[in-house]
Amino acid sequence: MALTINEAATATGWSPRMLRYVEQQGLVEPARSAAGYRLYGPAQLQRLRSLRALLETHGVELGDVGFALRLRRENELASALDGWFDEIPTAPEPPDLPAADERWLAFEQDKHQHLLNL
Amino acid sequence: MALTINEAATATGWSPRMLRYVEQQGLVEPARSAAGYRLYGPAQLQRLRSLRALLETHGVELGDVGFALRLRRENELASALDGWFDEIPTAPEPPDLPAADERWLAFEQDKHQHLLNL
DNA sequence: ACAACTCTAACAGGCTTGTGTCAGGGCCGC
DNA sequence: GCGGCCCTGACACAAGCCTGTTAGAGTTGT
Repeated sequence: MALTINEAATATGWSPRMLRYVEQQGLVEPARSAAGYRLYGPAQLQRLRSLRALLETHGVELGDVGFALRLRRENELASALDGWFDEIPTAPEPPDLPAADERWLAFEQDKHQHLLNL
Repeated sequence: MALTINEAATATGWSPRMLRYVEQQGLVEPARSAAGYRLYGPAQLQRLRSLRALLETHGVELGDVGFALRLRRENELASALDGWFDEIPTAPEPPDLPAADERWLAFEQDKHQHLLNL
């Protein structure tokens, strides 16, 4: 009813090593027997197969999927990213500031930021 | 009204090299002068500063943000990922299939998949 | 009870990322 | 027109990722 790691490996085309790695990335986490053996059920096998398909068809890496997982878990992170992407791409140009002053302003801002960061 | 790359670098704390790299990742793309010089306006400077903050506060890498960008652009990819994550986590256990047969089935499926992949 | 499997932990090689630096050639401001 | 910018492209090197492999100890099925 559940396959051990080597069986799951030959059944899905992953290597046993990679199955452990995939688990460590939090992507497919099999059940464990009393003694700690990994037990892959049909759901996990399906997941492993479709994961493989996902990577191949979209040219994506395991780490990327891991990051996507992180995005769904930490939604503070997700909204921070959303916020950044949606940041006004064309800044409200300060209308009447002379060029030289603007440079100076940027420089000052940076100086202050550095002070804060240190 | 717009800073050159070295000015933008000192204004944001990135190195000039990294500004080019960030641009190559598609994250902050400055305008170009007629001769091809990068021109960073206030919007880009702001974006660079907040990007830096984003990386630091959330322990994220540039490549991760690049991948997030890819997610917003290729929404086929995004929905594929969503689909994978939402795949039934507890498979509908085929009710009356003997265990041995199930293993054999998985093996056969794999064999066919390999045939297709080669 | 013995062979064949599993576990974790670790090291190792190849590939990718992040970052600096340099070279050769063009542009800018004084 | 000259010193100091900027461009692209390339090499270099540390750090990290991916993957295989090995070692030592425990488990399982016949």
